[in-house]
Amino acid sequence: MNFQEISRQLRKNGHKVTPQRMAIIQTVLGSTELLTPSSIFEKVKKTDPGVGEVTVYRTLNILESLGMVCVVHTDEKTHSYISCPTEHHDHLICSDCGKVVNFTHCDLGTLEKRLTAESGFNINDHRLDFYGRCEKCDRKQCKAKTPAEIRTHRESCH
Amino acid sequence: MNFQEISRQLRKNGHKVTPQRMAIIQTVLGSTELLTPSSIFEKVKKTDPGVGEVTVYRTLNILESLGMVCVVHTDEKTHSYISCPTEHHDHLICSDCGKVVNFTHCDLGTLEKRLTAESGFNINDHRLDFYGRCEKCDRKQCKAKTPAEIRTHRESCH
DNA sequence: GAGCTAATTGACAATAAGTTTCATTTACTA
DNA sequence: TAGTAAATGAAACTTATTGTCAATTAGCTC
Ligand SMILES: [Zn+2]
Ligand SMILES: [Zn+2]
Ligand SMILES: [Zn+2]
Ligand SMILES: [Zn+2]
Repeated sequence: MNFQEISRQLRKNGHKVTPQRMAIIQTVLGSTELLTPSSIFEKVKKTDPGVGEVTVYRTLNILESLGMVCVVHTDEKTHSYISCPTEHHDHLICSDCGKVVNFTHCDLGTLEKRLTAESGFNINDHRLDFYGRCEKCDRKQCKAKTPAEIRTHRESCH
Repeated sequence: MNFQEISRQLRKNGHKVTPQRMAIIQTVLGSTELLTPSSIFEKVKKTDPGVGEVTVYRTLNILESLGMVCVVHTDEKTHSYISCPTEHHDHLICSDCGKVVNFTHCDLGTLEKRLTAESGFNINDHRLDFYGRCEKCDRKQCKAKTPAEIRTHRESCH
């Protein structure tokens, strides 16, 4: 998604196009990694020092309401966000570097039917996250364990 | 799981068996609903007023480390917990009343192989949550929308 | 292009979940 | 029935996120 399209999406939904907002959005949508509000703030600060952290939170809420990012739950105490397609999709998440691959054909129809029959639930949605190592990290056999080690590894990875 | 087995599990893992701990554990393991630390605290307080909220947090951490509960991520800002089997399982969650059904045969082998081939990921785990209405709530066609309405509905439901 | 207006911004304060600290109590062991 | 390490509750603390508000600004109207 380019500058033009994003601007159009924002205006269509009653949001103004501000430089702070665009800086944050370009950073988030241009990344394939899991991002936290504070990591987004740090990234954006490098090129646009005038952007406040609160604006990051506010912009993430807009992106979420437009279905352009989704929240991924990790073991961390903060929310993580990832750029994603607006249609139904699920995730493959690299537990080493935080890379996320969105995939769109989960084919859970058979399972869903079975569970409906067994449980009586009227199912209308699901969330499926796979965890593992991306190709790059799997080759490296990274041994990072502590948060600090993981941070260093991620920086060396991207 | 009864009192005896729980006590044995605790001692086996180096934890003491205290009345506060047992009160909390019986409440959590005896429920099929999603519970938050604070809802557990409220429930336990009725029968055992001497139990502190911090002990609820500490006990939940123990139960999690023993694989007897798992964390379910909801839209709420607090963690929710549900009693669960120690082997691999996934969840069916009722978005009306918070009831959770654990199921143990997800059969994601084929999908996992396909994704491994397509993405190069070395997958080692996953999390699958289905959302919908349980049989009871589906019949009731509950219209609760606000947090307060949902709370009232849940109380009437159990 | 100038002016209008409501949305947006950043600084700061406020909130709330969860954790840490610590003096006191208690469960297990021998 | 000691002895000892673990557990407890109260209170202080930390940290992510939200609310408030005066100043600024985007986008519309002329
Ligand atoms: Zn990776
Ligand atoms: Zn899916
Ligand atoms: Zn229900
Ligand atoms: Zn599964």
